[in-house]
Amino acid sequence: MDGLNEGGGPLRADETAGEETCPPFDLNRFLPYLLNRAGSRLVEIFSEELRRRNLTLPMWRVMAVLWHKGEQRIIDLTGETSIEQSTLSRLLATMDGRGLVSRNRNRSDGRAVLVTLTTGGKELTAQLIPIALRNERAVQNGLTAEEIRFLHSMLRRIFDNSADLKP
Amino acid sequence: MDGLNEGGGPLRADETAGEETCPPFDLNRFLPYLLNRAGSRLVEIFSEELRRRNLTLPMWRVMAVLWHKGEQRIIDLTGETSIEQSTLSRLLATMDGRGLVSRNRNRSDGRAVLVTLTTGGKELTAQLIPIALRNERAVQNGLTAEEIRFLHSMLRRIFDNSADLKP
DNA sequence: CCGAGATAAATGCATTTGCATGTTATGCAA
DNA sequence: TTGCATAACATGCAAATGCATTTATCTCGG
Repeated sequence: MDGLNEGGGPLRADETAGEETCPPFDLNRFLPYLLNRAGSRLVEIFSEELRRRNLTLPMWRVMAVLWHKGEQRIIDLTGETSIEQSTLSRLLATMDGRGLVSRNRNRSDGRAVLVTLTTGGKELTAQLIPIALRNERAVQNGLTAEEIRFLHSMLRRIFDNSADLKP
Repeated sequence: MDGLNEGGGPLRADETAGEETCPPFDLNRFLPYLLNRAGSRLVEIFSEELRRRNLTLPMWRVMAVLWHKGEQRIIDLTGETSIEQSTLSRLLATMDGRGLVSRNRNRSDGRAVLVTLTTGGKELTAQLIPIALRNERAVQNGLTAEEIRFLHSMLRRIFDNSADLKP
């Protein structure tokens, strides 16, 4: 601030970056950046609990989806967890090996594998959910219930919008 | 729905999950899930443009931060990009090799490495920013400017809240 | 019923990632 | 100044990841 332009007069749009004809770019108003930052923090917090139980975040994501939606095909889990298909295939193999999930060929479609939580997997998940919800509440501290509902709906709208842009 | 409880009478809270004394868990109202879904979609959309330029998302994150905030130490970049330190160290080495950034020892602190965009890196960034902003607008389609500001401020508040929970 | 094309998983392989540790440089107290 | 704790990076190594491809199965028109 050189003492210029303090009266609030119009500024050239791309002054901050100072680079040819690139539009101004403010990270603090850039949705992907804000999403990534917030998401990574949440992950970081919860990871401690996961590590303590010898679990990884991708494992937890799978468990949460299976808990909430029940038996799923691998391909459906890719959509719900945002984990790539081959990665998920191998992840589920190790989770199976650890007794967290079971995998069974679909009787009516021999291509598909149906994944479900084992009893042990359910127990672990039931143990983690309260912690996850507690973290969620802590992180939402200061937000009203209405604000939170609004936030959720905005995130869903963004997700839906971006679905159209995918292919 | 067996035709029971249709009158809207009170339901036991944890009926959905059907598991002992675990609180109800609805993914569609679970912030980490919604954040991850939205974030992953944005990544997915933009990744196409990155691949076309032989870049990765972590590279873009670094470039965006350097563009916006100028010369940074590696340790500062870890905070801004949510990329782990050793990963970042190696990523910057390859970005240096490709002429995207330059790395120089800090004169006043011989431990630190100062990273900055090269001319080539700036050009690529300047090329990508308009695309990133266009995607952002597309994904925010249907949201008012006020709603977007509100969303941003909520994400920042969540980020700040979670800072306190980190250690 | 057959065969081409599509779908769901699994696998090969090179790259990336993250934890633990090593290396060099600072800061600071005694 | 020396010595020691700390900070910033780099690196070794095992594990995770993603792309491309393969394998098995299903669909459907002919």
